[in-house]
Amino acid sequence: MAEILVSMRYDGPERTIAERAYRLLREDIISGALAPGLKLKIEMLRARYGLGAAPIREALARLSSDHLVKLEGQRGCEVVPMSVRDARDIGNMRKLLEVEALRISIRNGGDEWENALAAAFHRLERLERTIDQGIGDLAEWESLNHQFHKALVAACDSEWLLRMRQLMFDQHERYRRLSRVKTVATRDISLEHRALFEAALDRNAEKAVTVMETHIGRTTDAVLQSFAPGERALAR
Amino acid sequence: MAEILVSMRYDGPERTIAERAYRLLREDIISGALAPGLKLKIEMLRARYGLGAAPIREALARLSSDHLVKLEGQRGCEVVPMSVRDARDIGNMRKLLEVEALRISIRNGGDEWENALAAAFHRLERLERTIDQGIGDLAEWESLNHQFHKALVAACDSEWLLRMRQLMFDQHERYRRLSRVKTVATRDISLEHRALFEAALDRNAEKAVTVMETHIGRTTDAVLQSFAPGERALAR
DNA sequence: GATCCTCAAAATATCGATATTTTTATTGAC
DNA sequence: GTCAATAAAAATATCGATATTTTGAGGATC
Repeated sequence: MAEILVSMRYDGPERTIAERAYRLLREDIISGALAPGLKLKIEMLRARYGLGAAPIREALARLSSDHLVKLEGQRGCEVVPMSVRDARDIGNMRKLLEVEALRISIRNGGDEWENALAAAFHRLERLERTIDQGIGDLAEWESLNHQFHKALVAACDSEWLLRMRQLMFDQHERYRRLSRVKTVATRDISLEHRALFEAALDRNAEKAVTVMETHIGRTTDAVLQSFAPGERALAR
Repeated sequence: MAEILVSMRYDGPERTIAERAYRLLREDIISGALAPGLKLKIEMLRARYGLGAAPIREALARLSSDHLVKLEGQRGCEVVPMSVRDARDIGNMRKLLEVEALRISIRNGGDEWENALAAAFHRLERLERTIDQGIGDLAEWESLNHQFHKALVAACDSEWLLRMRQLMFDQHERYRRLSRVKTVATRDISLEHRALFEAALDRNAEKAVTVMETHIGRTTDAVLQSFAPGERALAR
């Protein structure tokens, strides 16, 4: 069986069914397709994805270490619930890590980094213009936004910092998606992206950090705002 | 089968064999009993722990998200290798997170926190005196040291920060164990613990942070020295 | 009416066997 | 002697079935 797998964020070939299960579950949790607090019964997942029980169990085990599912011995597992408190916590942690990685990246980045960053920024800005006109693809924006932020910190030489930054980025994305931040004007965000880009190329770390903190804070605020009224429903 | 499980860091009852496998493997990797780079063959682990293959696979999956084992599709898995670069990275990250958690904890801590901290410090100091006399138990020291550091940051209200701090603490411990830091005089470390304790109770965050940075840096240096004699930790 | 049993139904966790893939060893050609 | 092709061995990944545990409904007791 040689099935071609397509993924928005293709990350190397999947050699096992367990890896595929991991990716599928991960995407469905982050995108919100599997709601926070939802009980994840093996039989239900087997039917949903058409996979065996063993690979699914393995995927759930990995996701529990990623803190996307809660695994309770003999009592099955559920999608980790969301809360205002958690959203705030994640926002703060993302700030801390993203800013640190950005500082290092700006200090270390060479020509190659600048070029990749410019390319990522260009792609993102082009799409943001079409979104302003109401014809852009939101999933595509998520992807390019992700790539731009990754390009910003790509020259950071701390693997652990990048790993944790990524973890917080993904967790933050889950909240962003849930609260449908698309209603917030993209124009502001687009301007922030440009400011980030220019500060980075100018090697103006302090300026970049300030913008980044505003940028993340704004996103978190939007999440919290659309979250607070209906908190009860989300907490299960 | 009602077997009593004893663990140095007992963390609630284990309801499944998979959880036990996870704990056992985790301890053996951190303690160095399973050497870095070692190929982890299922059959070998089955024999070692007397457990079935399924729970072991599940444990390995979780450990791969903890970055203690590397899982490569269809090619088995191995204990994550160690390197000078990684040791330095972990030391820096531990500094960043521990210091941040400490600041918050000192700001938020109440009476209850002070009491628990004093108790943890007292237990640790008492043991350190016996170790100075050459009659102390090193495993016991690991445990009390762990508890003291945990008590310091216990009043931090960011779950994510505490989670990541713990991750780095464990990773750091793995390096500390490998390099047998016991040869380093415990007297200095003991003095640092006292300084940390007093600064925390004085609510002198800046002082506490300075001591903590020295404390972690010293440990990292010791690790690096016994790892690659000659090479030195460079300020990042 | 509330609390405590008991028993059946559902779900989870684990085992043993099998299919698939990778690794190792062997052979034959150049 | 080296390389390539191939066959055998080992290891991994997955499935299907079974054992164990939890959950929930219905009745008996206070």
